[in-house]
Amino acid sequence: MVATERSTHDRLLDAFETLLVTAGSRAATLDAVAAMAEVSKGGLLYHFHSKDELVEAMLTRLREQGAADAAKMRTASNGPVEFYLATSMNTGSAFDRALIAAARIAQENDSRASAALADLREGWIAVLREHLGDESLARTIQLIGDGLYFDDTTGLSEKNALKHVRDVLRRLDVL
Amino acid sequence: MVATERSTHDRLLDAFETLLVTAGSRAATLDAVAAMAEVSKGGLLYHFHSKDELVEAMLTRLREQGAADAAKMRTASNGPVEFYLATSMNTGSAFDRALIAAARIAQENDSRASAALADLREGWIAVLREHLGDESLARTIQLIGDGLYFDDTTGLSEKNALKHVRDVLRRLDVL
DNA sequence: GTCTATACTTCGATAGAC
DNA sequence: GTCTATCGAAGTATAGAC
Repeated sequence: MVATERSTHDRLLDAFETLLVTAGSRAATLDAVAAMAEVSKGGLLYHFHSKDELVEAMLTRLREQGAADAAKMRTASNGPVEFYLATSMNTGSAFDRALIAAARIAQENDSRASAALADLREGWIAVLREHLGDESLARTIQLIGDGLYFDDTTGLSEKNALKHVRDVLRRLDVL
Repeated sequence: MVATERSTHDRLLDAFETLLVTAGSRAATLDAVAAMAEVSKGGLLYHFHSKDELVEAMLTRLREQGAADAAKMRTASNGPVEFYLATSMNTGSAFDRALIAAARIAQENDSRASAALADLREGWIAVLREHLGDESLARTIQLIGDGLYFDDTTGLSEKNALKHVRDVLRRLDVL
């Protein structure tokens, strides 16, 4: 069985996300997206009639990936907290990329992107709250995850960040 | 004594930062900056010969503000940790605005902006480390601050975030 | 379903008047 | 020190051939 070729539709969304993540929204132009996906601009605009539709489709795909992620977190073998922290550092997964891309769009004052991110976070905090039975702890851990994520995507991440966090969480009997 | 008029130079930097923070880097065009500062584009380009110079000047101003902030943090009456956390939520200060603006630029892959932010963070972590005498705790608190900051600037902030953090830090005998 | 050609707009930057 | 006028490049989007 031959590996299924990634559709042009998906390759375009991949390219859009990659450009947003690695170079920022100013660099994520239709020209650049089309070039990275190795399609002409006209080809791109057949699949997505406007840049706005590209954003919309990206957020739809993110929501699908997000539902799967929350389910994985809930049943992770080493517990939801460890799973959450480990995946707060950019692991290079498609989901991470989609997440970071959405954050870039959200910062351009896009309410759809903000809403999508808020919904994802709602899923995570629900699992943390349920697992920990402690609202303050759940929210603080979510903030730590946000911090890890932010540092990682602004070129500020420390190599040992996770080690220090685990150290502190052990003192709180979380790990 | 009459209040000193803000110079055109400063008004332009203020406008640039405000646009970056409230609408993102794609919206922070020379046209938009000039309009917000109520100067013509030609007027803007007299003060800053290119967009790059505008960025450079903004980062210079940020570094000055940053040095003053670290000093304030070190001698804050309610302690450096409380000072740091409270100012991690966007308080609307000029320093906050400059900081967020620099982060937007850093995300566009600008190494000067990343370096400026890294230096600022170095100042904060030094004070936290010195005050707490605990590397893991210092770094974790910095991550929480980053999380507060990120949420606040992505339209995701929770009203009670600080309350929950204080609750957890009390359990760690930090507050 | 993808391409080329093209229209229109906005962006960053220069030149020169005042 | 600030303005208007203008340029070339790049941005989004449309039309129509293949």
